[in-house]
Amino acid sequence: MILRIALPTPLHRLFDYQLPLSSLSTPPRRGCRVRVPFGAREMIGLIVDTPEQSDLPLAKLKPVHEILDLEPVVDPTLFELGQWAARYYQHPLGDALIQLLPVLLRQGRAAEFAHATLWRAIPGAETARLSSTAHRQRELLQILLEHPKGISPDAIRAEGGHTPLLKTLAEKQLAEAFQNRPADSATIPVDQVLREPKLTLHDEQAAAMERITSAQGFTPFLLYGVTGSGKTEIYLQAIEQTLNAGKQALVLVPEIGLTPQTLARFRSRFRVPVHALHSNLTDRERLDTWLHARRGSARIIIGTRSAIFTPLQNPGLIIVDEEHDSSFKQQDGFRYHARDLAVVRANREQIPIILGSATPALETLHNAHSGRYQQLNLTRRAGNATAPRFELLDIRQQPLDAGLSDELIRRMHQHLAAGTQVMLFLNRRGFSPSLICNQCATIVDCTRCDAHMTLHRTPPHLHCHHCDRQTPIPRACLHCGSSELRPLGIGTERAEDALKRHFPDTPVLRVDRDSTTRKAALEKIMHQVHSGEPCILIGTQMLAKGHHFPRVTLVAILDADAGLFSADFRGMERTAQLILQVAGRAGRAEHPGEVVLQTLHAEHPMLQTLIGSNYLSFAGQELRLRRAAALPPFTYHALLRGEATRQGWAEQFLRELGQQVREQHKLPEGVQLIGPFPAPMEKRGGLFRAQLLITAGQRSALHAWLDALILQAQQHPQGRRVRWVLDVDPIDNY
DNA sequence: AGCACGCCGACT
DNA sequence: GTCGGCGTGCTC
Repeated sequence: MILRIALPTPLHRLFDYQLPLSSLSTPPRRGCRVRVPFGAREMIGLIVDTPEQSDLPLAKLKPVHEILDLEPVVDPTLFELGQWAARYYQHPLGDALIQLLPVLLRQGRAAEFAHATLWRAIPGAETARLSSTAHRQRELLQILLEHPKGISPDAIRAEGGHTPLLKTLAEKQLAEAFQNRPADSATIPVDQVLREPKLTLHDEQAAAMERITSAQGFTPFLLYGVTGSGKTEIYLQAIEQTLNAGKQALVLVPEIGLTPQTLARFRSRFRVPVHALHSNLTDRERLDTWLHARRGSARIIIGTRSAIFTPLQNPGLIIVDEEHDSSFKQQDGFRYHARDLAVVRANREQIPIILGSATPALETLHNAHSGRYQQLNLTRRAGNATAPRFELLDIRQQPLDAGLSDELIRRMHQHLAAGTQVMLFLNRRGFSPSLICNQCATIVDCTRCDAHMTLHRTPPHLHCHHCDRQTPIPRACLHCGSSELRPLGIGTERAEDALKRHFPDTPVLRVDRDSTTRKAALEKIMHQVHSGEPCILIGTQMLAKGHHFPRVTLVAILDADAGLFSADFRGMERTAQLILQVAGRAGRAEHPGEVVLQTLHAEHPMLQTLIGSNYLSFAGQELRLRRAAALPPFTYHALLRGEATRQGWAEQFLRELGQQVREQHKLPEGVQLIGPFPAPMEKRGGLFRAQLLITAGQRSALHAWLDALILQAQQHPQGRRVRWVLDVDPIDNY
């Protein structure tokens, strides 16, 4: 018998193996893993097919070492999704399929739960025997009482229980541990799904909810909801319906959107297990969640990009929160977009999907305009909250101290004096983005990138944010020997310094990747913010997402112009999204908020539209420009990226490739090759990069032709010296 | 991508 | 005399 196997290699083909019939107990099925010899090593692969014949003579086929699964680890729906994605993103099938699996399964471990220690209440235990002040112990015991067959520490955490107290309960003879495998699918009666009552919907929410409720089968929704309009409540009530129907909900969130606050909100609403898939989990925890999801005992799964490949026993709903967020696109290797795959998956599963955002991607809006998605609008803030007041602060000819204008400082004093908090946004970490020689004006550059080194003060060093290279601060200019080196430009550290000078009596809290490397650090900062005392927050993007700051009444963007004149056609869209995300942090409760944008271009039409109207007006304008310029979402892009150790190699490789493929395959109508050009930052991490842009008016024409391009690239003799990758629907050209 | 095989420089 | 540099060939 012949098995056709997908293996995790960069090769765009499958490999045939022999399976001695005598060794066969059950028929091998597509989606089961095998262990096979491959060249000089052994690999784990997936069965794709059992063909009658191979293209190779039988004698050339090696025997399979072992079949690892009786049941497929990639179920038919996911297998087809993987196949579709591999083809769409032009990625080798084996490498794409293996990425659908948790790491432990890629390594060949059994698709089984660990023999787990479970906890249960000792018969007769009741919460009344605990002191009424021991809230956490009571909560914990309550959870144990709800699971008479036992519950794992992981699952206890998933329900919000504080596991370290299990020992305390054991000492009090109220709880005990025992060895077991996880209980079978937890069935929670429909009327007990809610742990706390749902909120009353305002009229816009009710209208949106009605549309979602009446959805049958595959129905994609764009939920456009301004900040504070109650998108999350819609998610929760849609999930409630899914749970009531006995089904599972999959929620995708951006990488930094999965905060303890978000999880707590889901867990306090629902009694069912809520499983989170985030970057801090161990491989074992990921596998256990994967198994629970596959078996149906995980009812709500919240995860980042890769969670789109979670197997679901009984899928009922997919939600993509902050759907415009670029972290849904994988930026290396298998360059898939989880939001787009989520729509494909919902279609295959025949279930509804909600894409939610206050600043939808133009692609998504375009799909709504063309009728592919149903658009639901939440344009008013829920409760008493009022929309923040925007103001452009013209800083032309204004003296700035570390990026702060006098007028901004004056307003900060006002807000702080009123007892509220202030948040400043500056999307540049470090002390200053460059270090310049006062004598000859030479700037210290990274030796491996076309970029300046960023000066950091704590600890003092130079750091390249593009390749991570770190060096000591030079004492003299490398060019002229002068010792007069001074920082040029403002980063968050420098702004923090200035703020401490101007506001010596107010806590200044910096939030960026450097100040929050330790996980506890961010939580500590958030704790202080939530105490409600006046304080100043200064930070990067991290501040813009996920967290709620009810006591912040003034939000200022120190450099609103940063993304205004970007070479990338998406620069304007991203800037608008960032500004609104940041602005959305202000005054989410009853305090009215004020948003100040410091700018040198106060008359810029985009800024004017954004503050004078709303995101949809801006997006409408931007879409008209895109249409006129034949840019996405009105055309389709693919980018062939190449990188090599010598300047010019990648560009030459791409040029030859383009010529060859043009000669041998006629370009379909509407398909254009543009370039190759050096990448916007040609040298990065010691590699010289170039790119060839392929544009098309139709997807079908583009894809057929990309096949030919890949084939040609593989055969090209330079293909070894130049590392290349095809990026379909690229979201940056960086 | 890995990994082996294969021919030319500075070293225990 | 060898260890090892990375060019190039192959993986059912």
